[in-house]
Amino acid sequence: MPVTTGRRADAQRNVAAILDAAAACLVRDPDASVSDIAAAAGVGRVTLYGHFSSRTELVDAVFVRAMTRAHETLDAVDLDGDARQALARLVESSWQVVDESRMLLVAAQRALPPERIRELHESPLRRVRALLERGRADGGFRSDLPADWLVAVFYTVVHGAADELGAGRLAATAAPSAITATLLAAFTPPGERVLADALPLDPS
Amino acid sequence: MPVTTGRRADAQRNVAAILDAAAACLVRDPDASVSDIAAAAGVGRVTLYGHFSSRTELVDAVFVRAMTRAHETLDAVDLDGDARQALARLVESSWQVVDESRMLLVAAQRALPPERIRELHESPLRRVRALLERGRADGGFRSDLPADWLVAVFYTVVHGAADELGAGRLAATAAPSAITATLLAAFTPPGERVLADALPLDPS
DNA sequence: GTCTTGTCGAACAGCCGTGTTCGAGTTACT
DNA sequence: AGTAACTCGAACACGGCTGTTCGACAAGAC
Repeated sequence: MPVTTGRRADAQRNVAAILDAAAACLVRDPDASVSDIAAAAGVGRVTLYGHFSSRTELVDAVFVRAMTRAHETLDAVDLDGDARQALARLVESSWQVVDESRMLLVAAQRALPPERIRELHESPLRRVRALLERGRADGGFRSDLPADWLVAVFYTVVHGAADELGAGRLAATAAPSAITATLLAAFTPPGERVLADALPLDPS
Repeated sequence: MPVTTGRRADAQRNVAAILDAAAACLVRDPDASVSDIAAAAGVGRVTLYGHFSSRTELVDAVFVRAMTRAHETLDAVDLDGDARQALARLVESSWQVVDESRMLLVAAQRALPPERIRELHESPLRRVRALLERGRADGGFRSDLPADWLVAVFYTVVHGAADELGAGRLAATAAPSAITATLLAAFTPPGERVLADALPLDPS
């Protein structure tokens, strides 16, 4: 990732244009070539190499930017109050981000080593884990399964929903509620009543 | 996929050896080249091209074989009796298959168009859908979410578990029960008690 | 035992992508 | 206005992989 401060104005503009174009191209085609990306950015291939020393580094930079934005979005979600309602809010926010950049993830998976993918996912997932553990502490979420596993379930279900949407088998409007209902059910302690749509627990 | 009947004996042997070697290589490296595969099969590259006209066709054949076996495994599972216990049995069987060939799926996803991947998944998933709909009919499974979606949840959770195992965050012994517990919870109708480990519903 | 069917290695052709170099031209800082 | 930073296009070297052709050779079928 090139230094963006202290550089000439047009250079910074080009770096931004390249990142934007790369994101757009990689979403369309995960194997997009450097030439394609440079052309889409309105920039010579040589210029691109002046900012990113290799295709891998470029893909990494694009992916880092996407994950950083995802992290910021998730950080803005209020996790206070009822854990079940907070989960619904977290799903609602995560959902859009994941859906938009799921093709980008595919591109990253082809160009970057798996450890790197995981590493960049850690920040966003920490937020999920924090909510999960709070919910477990107050009994709203199940504690009989490993926390790692439940976090993975969150991740895999949200991404699975994005794939279903892409395949046309899930309506965009139906997605958030379906995901929320599913995860809520999956996170509920065994033996407890599963309540519809994150209503506060009533002491029946 | 080459014709296997009416050919000379050594030709059939070679085709089998190539398919085996291809599966092994692609699991190790999803981008394994034709040379690698031919060498691993103890066969000349030219011979391989004599049986499979392109790399794509070879990968397709390997994947078809794997999915056919998966289908047979799932077909052998008894889905009668209590739907929740049947789900547990189905998970137990699916689990091994998916875990073994998840790297093969990655290879297929890189070489084959998405529609083809989906097409070859349909047979195994039909079995899941059949169980799901039976469970919905007798009230054991929830009916307030689209069937397509719940089938997708089954698929994505099982594959997600395989990924977690591969990353070393989930123990192989813990996987089947974790998956089963998760899916059972996700499939339970809202407002009903989630029972641990597929016990028959008791009329409390 | 003959004849068809496969097999093999080496070599070739072609393609596409990456990453680099060069020299000349342009743009922005001060 | 001058200078340093940046851009550009064309061209090059390089490598890896695919898919094909050839002629000689081996193995199974009948």
